[in-house]
Amino acid sequence: MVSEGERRQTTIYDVAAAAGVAPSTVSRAFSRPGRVRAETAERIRAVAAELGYRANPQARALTTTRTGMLALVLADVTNPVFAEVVRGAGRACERDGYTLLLAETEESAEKERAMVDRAQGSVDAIVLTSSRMSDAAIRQIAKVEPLVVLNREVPGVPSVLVDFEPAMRRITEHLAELGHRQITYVAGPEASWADGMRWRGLRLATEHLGIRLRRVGPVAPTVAGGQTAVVDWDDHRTSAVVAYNDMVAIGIVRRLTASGVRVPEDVSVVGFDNTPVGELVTPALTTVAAPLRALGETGASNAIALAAGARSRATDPIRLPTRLIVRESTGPARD
Amino acid sequence: MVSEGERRQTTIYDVAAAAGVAPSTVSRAFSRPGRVRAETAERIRAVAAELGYRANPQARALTTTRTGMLALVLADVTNPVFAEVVRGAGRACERDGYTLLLAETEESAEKERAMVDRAQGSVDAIVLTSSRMSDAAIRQIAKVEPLVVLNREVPGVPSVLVDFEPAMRRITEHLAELGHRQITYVAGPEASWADGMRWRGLRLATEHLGIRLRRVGPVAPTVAGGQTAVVDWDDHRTSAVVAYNDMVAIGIVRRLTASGVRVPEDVSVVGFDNTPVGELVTPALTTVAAPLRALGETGASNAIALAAGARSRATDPIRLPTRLIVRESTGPARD
DNA sequence: ACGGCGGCGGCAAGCGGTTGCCACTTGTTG
DNA sequence: CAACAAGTGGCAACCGCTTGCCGCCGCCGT
Repeated sequence: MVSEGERRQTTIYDVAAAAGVAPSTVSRAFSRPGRVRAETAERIRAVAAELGYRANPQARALTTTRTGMLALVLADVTNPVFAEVVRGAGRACERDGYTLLLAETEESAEKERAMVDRAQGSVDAIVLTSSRMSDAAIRQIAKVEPLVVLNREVPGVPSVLVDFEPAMRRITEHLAELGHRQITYVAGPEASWADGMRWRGLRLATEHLGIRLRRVGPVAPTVAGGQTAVVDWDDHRTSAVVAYNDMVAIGIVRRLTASGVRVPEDVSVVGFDNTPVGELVTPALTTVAAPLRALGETGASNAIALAAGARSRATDPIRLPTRLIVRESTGPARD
Repeated sequence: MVSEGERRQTTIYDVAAAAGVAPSTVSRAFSRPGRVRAETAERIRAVAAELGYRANPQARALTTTRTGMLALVLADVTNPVFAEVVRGAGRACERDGYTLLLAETEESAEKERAMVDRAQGSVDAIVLTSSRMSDAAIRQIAKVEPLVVLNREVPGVPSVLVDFEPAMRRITEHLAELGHRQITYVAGPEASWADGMRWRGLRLATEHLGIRLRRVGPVAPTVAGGQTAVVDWDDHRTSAVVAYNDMVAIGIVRRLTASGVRVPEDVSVVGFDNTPVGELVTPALTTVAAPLRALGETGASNAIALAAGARSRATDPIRLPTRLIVRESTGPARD
């Protein structure tokens, strides 16, 4: 029964008047259960429903300083890896009655700053994914606002990250079992924390197993990037290559295949991230699955907990386990 | 120079005191350029900057009833199609200084309702992508809040959509040119407005060109769905099949290939959406590219315009053009 | 009978901005 | 020189909700 135009939202005052109580009582009926006699509360609820009352979030936030919103900032939703993280964060938010605010930085540190800045006042907590900002900047934000970083380690700031070391070890073992004695790592963007961790993990593992490791790159984390990685392949071939991620791996495979090198007969290629494409491509990619959804989810819910007052600051990072997925792009080394 | 703990945010009152003016002047210095003498404004700005003043969005919203936020609700960010839309909407928001609020419904109409409900009070406008709600429900929301729907036509509600008809015509012509005289359409989810449009467009085009059209499905809009679509292929084979989307097309190709049917030599397959995978798969998919980014962008900016007072309600839907991308999954019909 | 207490509801003061209106200065005009 | 308009700044009343505090009432203990 809405009449035309500009209808003012109904407020607690309207409800109060209609129910014959004070506004404060209406407020309490909703936000302070038990503080009001059950029957009164019931009556108020009924009247409110009848009038279509809906609390004004801004007004509430003004006094409580809590908005019930969580900001997730990341580089690119279009990247399946991040999309998965968004999904996880969304779930956590829904569970806790929070609203998700999404900020895409498109890889720019300044944009990231700007978005965080903007969000700051509007949200109860912030989750930074693969941040491009400096440790100092991040720490600065963390002291003003509940903050958790994903896939990044900033001392003193809560973080949750994919546990790369065992992942790289598993890859190395897998390759070693197949008889490979040297591996090429094709690096991703230098600014990438993940790249650093993967390289490090790989170095540790190969050292331990006595495998020779070579590094090329950095290349763009894309198919095109992967293709550029193997231009001078003949001069430095190894029987196995580990790529920064699936896209790069696919690029490598294509390039190799195009120049007559067969995968996995001639060289084995392993990706990272378990992107959906990895399964669809020929040969299907051996890769490692990271719990991206869980990353987003625990990140968000920790942030929310922080906002709710959990003062568990100086904790160690939470590390999420990975899983090696062996498909067709890896095979026995041809001696 | 931040001291420990619970520091209260600095407000216009603090700035006013420090600058020796009234709070209202501070307010105007920021939100009403020209209303205050230039030098005064400058001084206020300086003081504000010094004190690290940041307007409280909630307080502002309380009086202005404008939050500067836009809600984008969609089923699944994990779907590249939607991810692209998000990206577009994000761009539009950034351009206009808006903040993006993202709601994932995971295909559930109830969740969609709930999220819209929640968002309602917090945003200036809403963009619904491939909504699962009834026309009536959507219209209801539209009369309370600026709303635009994407890929959906609801009379009286502003909408922007991919122009399917020419797209399907292009597909049909392409196939006809290759000598195909019958086409199978593998349908997507029944609830999908897009599916209806694609089928309709295909019917029109095939009729016009005198091509026989058959329909199978519906199937899930996934690779698995596509695989189930061709179980009884031998009984009803056509030389060409048009799939609901790229995923389904890939499923079809795999199934066909697995049972010894070659693509495109024996049958041509065309997808829809120009998902990134389409290019990576073998054979690379012929498909149609929809301007998804633009869809999100114009949707969002129209919604923002609406919020800003544009009363261009009863307009016709905006239709965005598509582009046929011919790759390797289509070829001459073998007579 | 009286003081105390717990349960319930109302009063009113904010929260941090915005804005209509008024007042004071200057500059302009007849 | 008076009247007036434009340019600036301040006052104070909100916006809608929360919350500390007070008051009223009925009940209990002694």
